[in-house]
Amino acid sequence: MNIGEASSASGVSAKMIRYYESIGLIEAPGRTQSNYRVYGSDDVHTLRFIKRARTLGFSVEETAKLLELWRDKTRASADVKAVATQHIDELETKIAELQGMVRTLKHLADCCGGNDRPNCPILEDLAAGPNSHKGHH
Amino acid sequence: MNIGEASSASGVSAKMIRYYESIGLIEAPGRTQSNYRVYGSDDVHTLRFIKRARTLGFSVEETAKLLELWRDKTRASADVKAVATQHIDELETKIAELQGMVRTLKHLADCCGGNDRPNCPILEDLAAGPNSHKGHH
DNA sequence: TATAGAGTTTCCCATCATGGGAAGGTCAAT
DNA sequence: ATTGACCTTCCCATGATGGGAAACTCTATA
Repeated sequence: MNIGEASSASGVSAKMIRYYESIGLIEAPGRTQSNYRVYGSDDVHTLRFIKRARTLGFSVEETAKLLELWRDKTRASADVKAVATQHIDELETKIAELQGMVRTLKHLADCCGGNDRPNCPILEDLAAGPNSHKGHH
Repeated sequence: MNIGEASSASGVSAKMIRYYESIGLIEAPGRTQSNYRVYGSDDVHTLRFIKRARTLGFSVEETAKLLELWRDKTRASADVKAVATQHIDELETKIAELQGMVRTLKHLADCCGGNDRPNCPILEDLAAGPNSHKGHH
Protein backbone atom coordinates (compact mmCIF):
# COMPACT_ATOMS: atom_id res chain seq x y z
CA MET A 1 0.00 0.00 0.00
CA ASN A 2 1.30 3.43 -1.00
CA ILE A 3 1.34 6.40 1.31
CA GLY A 4 -1.79 7.83 -0.30
CA GLU A 5 -3.77 4.72 0.46
CA ALA A 6 -2.39 4.53 3.97
CA SER A 7 -3.39 8.14 4.38
CA SER A 8 -6.99 7.67 3.34
CA ALA A 9 -7.25 4.43 5.27
CA SER A 10 -6.00 6.06 8.47
CA GLY A 11 -7.17 9.64 8.18
CA VAL A 12 -3.61 10.90 8.63
CA SER A 13 -2.34 13.09 5.79
CA ALA A 14 0.59 11.84 3.74
CA LYS A 15 2.48 14.89 4.89
CA MET A 16 1.99 13.97 8.53
CA ILE A 17 2.83 10.33 7.95
CA ARG A 18 6.22 11.40 6.62
CA TYR A 19 6.58 13.82 9.51
CA TYR A 20 5.80 11.14 12.09
CA GLU A 21 8.41 8.98 10.45
CA SER A 22 10.96 11.80 10.52
CA ILE A 23 10.55 12.36 14.25
CA GLY A 24 10.62 8.66 15.00
CA LEU A 25 7.00 8.30 16.11
CA ILE A 26 6.55 5.55 13.56
CA GLU A 27 9.16 3.36 12.01
CA ALA A 28 10.37 3.89 8.49
CA PRO A 29 8.43 1.49 6.28
CA GLY A 30 9.90 -0.59 3.49
CA ARG A 31 10.37 0.90 0.06
CA THR A 32 9.66 -0.30 -3.43
CA GLN A 33 12.47 -0.42 -5.96
CA SER A 34 11.35 3.01 -7.08
CA ASN A 35 11.68 4.34 -3.54
CA TYR A 36 7.98 4.52 -2.73
CA ARG A 37 7.05 3.87 0.89
CA VAL A 38 5.12 0.64 1.39
CA TYR A 39 2.68 0.21 4.26
CA GLY A 40 0.79 -2.76 5.60
CA SER A 41 -2.42 -2.99 7.58
CA ASP A 42 -0.48 -2.95 10.85
CA ASP A 43 0.92 0.41 9.89
CA VAL A 44 -2.55 1.70 9.16
CA HIS A 45 -3.67 0.41 12.53
CA THR A 46 -0.86 2.32 14.20
CA LEU A 47 -1.67 5.47 12.26
CA ARG A 48 -5.28 5.23 13.33
CA PHE A 49 -4.16 4.87 16.92
CA ILE A 50 -2.09 8.02 16.52
CA LYS A 51 -4.93 9.84 14.83
CA ARG A 52 -7.30 8.96 17.62
CA ALA A 53 -4.84 10.01 20.31
CA ARG A 54 -4.27 13.34 18.57
CA THR A 55 -8.01 13.82 18.25
CA LEU A 56 -8.27 13.39 22.00
CA GLY A 57 -5.73 16.16 22.39
CA PHE A 58 -2.68 14.13 23.35
CA SER A 59 0.54 15.75 22.18
CA VAL A 60 2.78 13.82 19.85
CA GLU A 61 5.05 13.12 22.79
CA GLU A 62 2.21 11.77 24.90
CA THR A 63 1.07 9.79 21.89
CA ALA A 64 4.52 8.24 21.64
CA LYS A 65 4.24 7.17 25.27
CA LEU A 66 0.81 5.67 24.64
CA LEU A 67 2.06 3.85 21.57
CA GLU A 68 4.87 2.40 23.60
CA LEU A 69 2.44 1.19 26.25
CA TRP A 70 0.16 -0.18 23.57
CA ARG A 71 2.96 -2.28 22.16
CA ASP A 72 4.11 -3.42 25.57
CA LYS A 73 1.85 -6.33 26.32
CA THR A 74 3.12 -6.47 29.90
CA ARG A 75 2.21 -2.84 30.66
CA ALA A 76 0.32 -1.98 33.81
CA SER A 77 -2.98 -0.29 33.04
CA ALA A 78 -2.10 2.14 35.84
CA ASP A 79 0.62 3.56 33.62
CA VAL A 80 -1.83 4.23 30.84
CA LYS A 81 -4.31 5.72 33.25
CA ALA A 82 -1.59 8.01 34.60
CA VAL A 83 -0.92 9.42 31.14
CA ALA A 84 -4.62 9.91 30.54
CA THR A 85 -5.23 11.48 33.93
CA GLN A 86 -2.41 13.91 33.52
CA HIS A 87 -3.78 14.87 30.14
CA ILE A 88 -7.23 15.38 31.62
CA ASP A 89 -5.68 17.71 34.18
CA GLU A 90 -3.94 19.68 31.47
CA LEU A 91 -7.15 19.96 29.49
CA GLU A 92 -9.10 21.07 32.53
CA THR A 93 -6.52 23.70 33.36
CA LYS A 94 -6.76 24.99 29.84
CA ILE A 95 -10.54 24.96 29.94
CA ALA A 96 -10.57 26.92 33.19
CA GLU A 97 -8.25 29.46 31.67
CA LEU A 98 -10.43 29.93 28.61
CA GLN A 99 -13.55 30.09 30.77
CA GLY A 100 -11.97 32.86 32.78
CA MET A 101 -11.42 34.82 29.60
CA VAL A 102 -14.97 34.20 28.47
CA ARG A 103 -16.37 35.26 31.82
CA THR A 104 -14.51 38.55 31.73
CA LEU A 105 -15.31 39.20 28.09
CA LYS A 106 -18.97 38.44 28.49
CA HIS A 107 -19.19 40.80 31.39
CA LEU A 108 -17.51 43.52 29.38
CA ALA A 109 -19.60 42.84 26.30
CA ASP A 110 -22.75 42.96 28.40
CA CYS A 111 -21.73 46.37 29.64
CA CYS A 112 -20.98 47.62 26.14
CA GLY A 113 -23.78 49.43 24.39
CA GLY A 114 -22.86 48.03 21.00
CA ASN A 115 -24.17 51.11 19.31
CA ASP A 116 -22.87 54.04 17.27
CA ARG A 117 -21.34 55.86 20.18
CA PRO A 118 -17.65 55.51 20.98
CA ASN A 119 -18.03 54.96 24.71
CA CYS A 120 -16.96 51.39 25.34
CA PRO A 121 -16.20 49.54 28.60
CA ILE A 122 -14.31 46.86 26.70
CA LEU A 123 -11.67 49.30 25.55
CA GLU A 124 -11.69 50.95 28.96
CA ASP A 125 -10.90 47.61 30.55
CA LEU A 126 -8.12 46.89 28.11
CA ALA A 127 -6.67 50.32 28.70
CA ALA A 128 -6.96 50.20 32.46
CA GLY A 129 -6.11 46.62 33.25
CA PRO A 130 -7.64 43.61 34.98
CA ASN A 131 -8.95 45.26 38.13
CA SER A 132 -10.74 48.23 36.69
CA HIS A 133 -14.20 46.74 36.83
CA LYS A 134 -14.05 45.16 40.25
CA GLY A 135 -17.17 45.80 42.23
CA HIS A 136 -19.07 47.16 39.27
CA HIS A 137 -21.73 44.47 39.56
CA MET B 1 12.79 55.15 29.47
CA ASN B 2 14.81 52.19 28.16
CA ILE B 3 13.24 49.03 26.86
CA GLY B 4 13.96 47.23 30.13
CA GLU B 5 12.01 49.75 32.14
CA ALA B 6 9.20 49.79 29.62
CA SER B 7 9.16 46.02 29.90
CA SER B 8 8.85 45.91 33.66
CA ALA B 9 6.38 48.77 33.66
CA SER B 10 4.13 47.02 31.13
CA GLY B 11 4.67 43.35 31.81
CA VAL B 12 5.68 42.78 28.20
CA SER B 13 9.13 41.26 27.73
CA ALA B 14 11.75 43.32 25.93
CA LYS B 15 11.89 40.55 23.37
CA MET B 16 8.21 40.90 22.66
CA ILE B 17 8.31 44.68 22.57
CA ARG B 18 10.87 44.46 19.78
CA TYR B 19 8.78 41.82 18.08
CA TYR B 20 5.61 43.93 18.24
CA GLU B 21 7.58 46.74 16.72
CA SER B 22 8.91 44.50 13.95
CA ILE B 23 5.42 43.39 12.92
CA GLY B 24 4.05 46.92 13.09
CA LEU B 25 1.77 46.41 16.08
CA ILE B 26 3.47 49.33 17.79
CA GLU B 27 5.38 52.16 16.23
CA ALA B 28 9.13 52.33 16.31
CA PRO B 29 10.08 54.56 19.23
CA GLY B 30 12.78 57.20 19.14
CA ARG B 31 16.37 56.27 19.76
CA THR B 32 19.15 57.74 21.84
CA GLN B 33 22.39 58.71 20.17
CA SER B 34 23.69 55.31 21.13
CA ASN B 35 20.77 53.63 19.36
CA TYR B 36 18.82 52.64 22.47
CA ARG B 37 15.06 52.64 22.10
CA VAL B 38 13.36 55.35 24.16
CA TYR B 39 9.81 54.92 25.43
CA GLY B 40 7.39 57.29 27.11
CA SER B 41 4.45 56.64 29.39
CA ASP B 42 2.08 56.56 26.42
CA ASP B 43 4.06 53.68 25.01
CA VAL B 44 3.83 51.85 28.30
CA HIS B 45 0.10 52.45 28.29
CA THR B 46 -0.17 50.95 24.83
CA LEU B 47 1.95 47.98 25.85
CA ARG B 48 -0.29 47.38 28.83
CA PHE B 49 -3.30 47.48 26.57
CA ILE B 50 -1.67 44.87 24.37
CA LYS B 51 -0.71 42.77 27.34
CA ARG B 52 -4.25 42.82 28.65
CA ALA B 53 -5.73 41.94 25.28
CA ARG B 54 -3.33 39.02 24.92
CA THR B 55 -4.18 37.87 28.43
CA LEU B 56 -7.82 37.78 27.38
CA GLY B 57 -6.83 35.51 24.52
CA PHE B 58 -7.05 37.95 21.62
CA SER B 59 -4.61 37.14 18.86
CA VAL B 60 -2.08 39.73 17.89
CA GLU B 61 -4.18 40.48 14.83
CA GLU B 62 -7.31 40.99 16.89
CA THR B 63 -5.27 43.08 19.27
CA ALA B 64 -4.18 45.28 16.39
CA LYS B 65 -7.81 45.80 15.49
CA LEU B 66 -8.66 46.69 19.08
CA LEU B 67 -5.74 49.09 19.28
CA GLU B 68 -6.96 50.77 16.14
CA LEU B 69 -10.43 51.16 17.60
CA TRP B 70 -8.96 52.39 20.85
CA ARG B 71 -7.13 55.14 19.05
CA ASP B 72 -10.11 56.04 16.90
CA LYS B 73 -12.09 58.36 19.10
CA THR B 74 -14.98 58.27 16.67
CA ARG B 75 -15.34 54.49 16.75
CA ALA B 76 -18.71 52.86 17.25
CA SER B 77 -18.79 50.70 20.36
CA ALA B 78 -20.63 48.16 18.23
CA ASP B 79 -17.41 47.57 16.31
CA VAL B 80 -15.54 46.80 19.49
CA LYS B 81 -18.31 44.59 20.71
CA ALA B 82 -18.24 42.69 17.43
CA VAL B 83 -14.56 41.88 17.85
CA ALA B 84 -15.15 40.78 21.43
CA THR B 85 -18.21 38.73 20.57
CA GLN B 86 -16.45 36.91 17.79
CA HIS B 87 -13.59 36.14 20.13
CA ILE B 88 -16.02 34.84 22.74
CA ASP B 89 -17.45 32.52 20.10
CA GLU B 90 -14.02 31.25 19.20
CA LEU B 91 -13.20 30.65 22.84
CA GLU B 92 -16.46 28.83 23.43
CA THR B 93 -15.91 26.63 20.42
CA LYS B 94 -12.49 25.75 21.73
CA ILE B 95 -13.85 25.08 25.21
CA ALA B 96 -16.52 22.77 23.84
CA GLU B 97 -13.88 20.89 21.90
CA LEU B 98 -11.70 20.43 24.96
CA GLN B 99 -14.68 19.44 27.05
CA GLY B 100 -15.53 16.75 24.53
CA MET B 101 -12.05 15.35 24.92
CA VAL B 102 -12.29 15.44 28.69
CA ARG B 103 -15.66 13.73 28.64
CA THR B 104 -14.36 10.86 26.54
CA LEU B 105 -11.15 10.55 28.49
CA LYS B 106 -12.87 10.57 31.84
CA HIS B 107 -15.17 7.84 30.70
CA LEU B 108 -12.24 5.76 29.53
CA ALA B 109 -10.23 6.45 32.66
CA ASP B 110 -13.19 5.46 34.81
CA CYS B 111 -13.35 2.17 32.98
CA CYS B 112 -9.63 1.55 33.39
CA GLY B 113 -8.59 -0.51 36.36
CA GLY B 114 -5.44 1.50 36.91
CA ASN B 115 -3.70 -1.51 38.33
CA ASP B 116 -0.83 -3.88 37.50
CA ARG B 117 -2.68 -5.75 34.80
CA PRO B 118 -2.26 -4.84 31.14
CA ASN B 119 -5.94 -4.87 30.24
CA CYS B 120 -6.86 -1.28 29.47
CA PRO B 121 -9.94 0.25 27.85
CA ILE B 122 -8.07 3.45 27.12
CA LEU B 123 -5.68 1.70 24.78
CA GLU B 124 -8.51 -0.34 23.38
CA ASP B 125 -10.35 2.81 22.48
CA LEU B 126 -7.32 4.35 20.88
CA ALA B 127 -6.71 1.20 18.90
CA ALA B 128 -10.31 0.77 17.82
CA GLY B 129 -11.42 4.32 17.22
CA PRO B 130 -14.09 6.71 18.38
CA ASN B 131 -17.12 4.43 18.26
CA SER B 132 -15.85 1.38 20.06
CA HIS B 133 -17.42 2.18 23.40
CA LYS B 134 -20.82 3.29 22.19
CA GLY B 135 -23.57 1.81 24.25
CA HIS B 136 -21.21 0.50 26.90
CA HIS B 137 -23.03 2.39 29.63
C1' DT C 1 4.36 3.27 -27.81
C1' DA C 2 3.98 7.83 -26.48
C1' DT C 3 1.87 10.94 -23.66
C1' DA C 4 -0.96 12.75 -19.92
C1' DG C 5 -2.38 12.87 -15.35
C1' DA C 6 -2.03 11.29 -10.86
C1' DG C 7 0.91 9.83 -7.26
C1' DT C 8 5.41 9.99 -4.87
C1' DT C 9 10.04 11.71 -3.36
C1' DT C 10 12.87 15.27 -0.99
C1' DC C 11 13.58 19.90 0.34
C1' DC C 12 12.51 24.44 1.81
C1' DC C 13 9.31 27.78 3.68
C1' DA C 14 5.34 29.55 6.54
C1' DT C 15 2.40 29.63 10.40
C1' DC C 16 1.86 31.91 15.76
C1' DA C 17 3.88 33.93 19.73
C1' DT C 18 7.52 33.32 22.34
C1' DG C 19 12.18 32.38 24.29
C1' DG C 20 17.33 31.37 23.99
C1' DG C 21 21.64 32.75 22.96
C1' DA C 22 25.75 34.81 20.59
C1' DA C 23 28.57 38.76 19.36
C1' DG C 24 29.30 43.26 20.02
C1' DG C 25 28.25 48.12 21.65
C1' DT C 26 26.99 51.28 25.87
C1' DC C 27 26.33 53.00 30.40
C1' DA C 28 27.10 53.67 35.34
C1' DA C 29 29.43 52.72 39.47
C1' DT C 30 33.46 51.47 41.76
C1' DA D 1 40.04 51.68 33.83
C1' DT D 2 37.47 47.85 34.76
C1' DT D 3 33.27 45.42 35.73
C1' DG D 4 28.63 44.14 35.36
C1' DA D 5 24.29 45.21 33.72
C1' DC D 6 22.06 46.78 29.96
C1' DC D 7 21.19 47.38 24.99
C1' DT D 8 21.61 46.20 19.84
C1' DT D 9 20.92 42.89 15.85
C1' DC D 10 20.80 38.35 14.08
C1' DC D 11 19.86 33.52 13.95
C1' DC D 12 17.62 29.46 15.80
C1' DA D 13 13.99 26.68 18.19
C1' DT D 14 9.46 25.47 19.59
C1' DG D 15 4.61 22.12 17.80
C1' DA D 16 1.96 20.36 14.42
C1' DT D 17 0.59 21.23 10.24
C1' DG D 18 0.19 22.82 5.37
C1' DG D 19 1.98 24.76 0.80
C1' DG D 20 4.62 24.31 -2.98
C1' DA D 21 8.57 23.30 -6.26
C1' DA D 22 11.38 20.13 -8.93
C1' DA D 23 12.09 15.71 -10.21
C1' DC D 24 10.77 10.99 -10.55
C1' DT D 25 7.27 6.87 -11.19
C1' DC D 26 3.18 4.58 -12.37
C1' DT D 27 -1.02 3.63 -15.01
C1' DA D 28 -4.41 4.28 -18.39
C1' DT D 29 -5.62 5.77 -22.67
C1' DA D 30 -5.23 7.42 -27.44
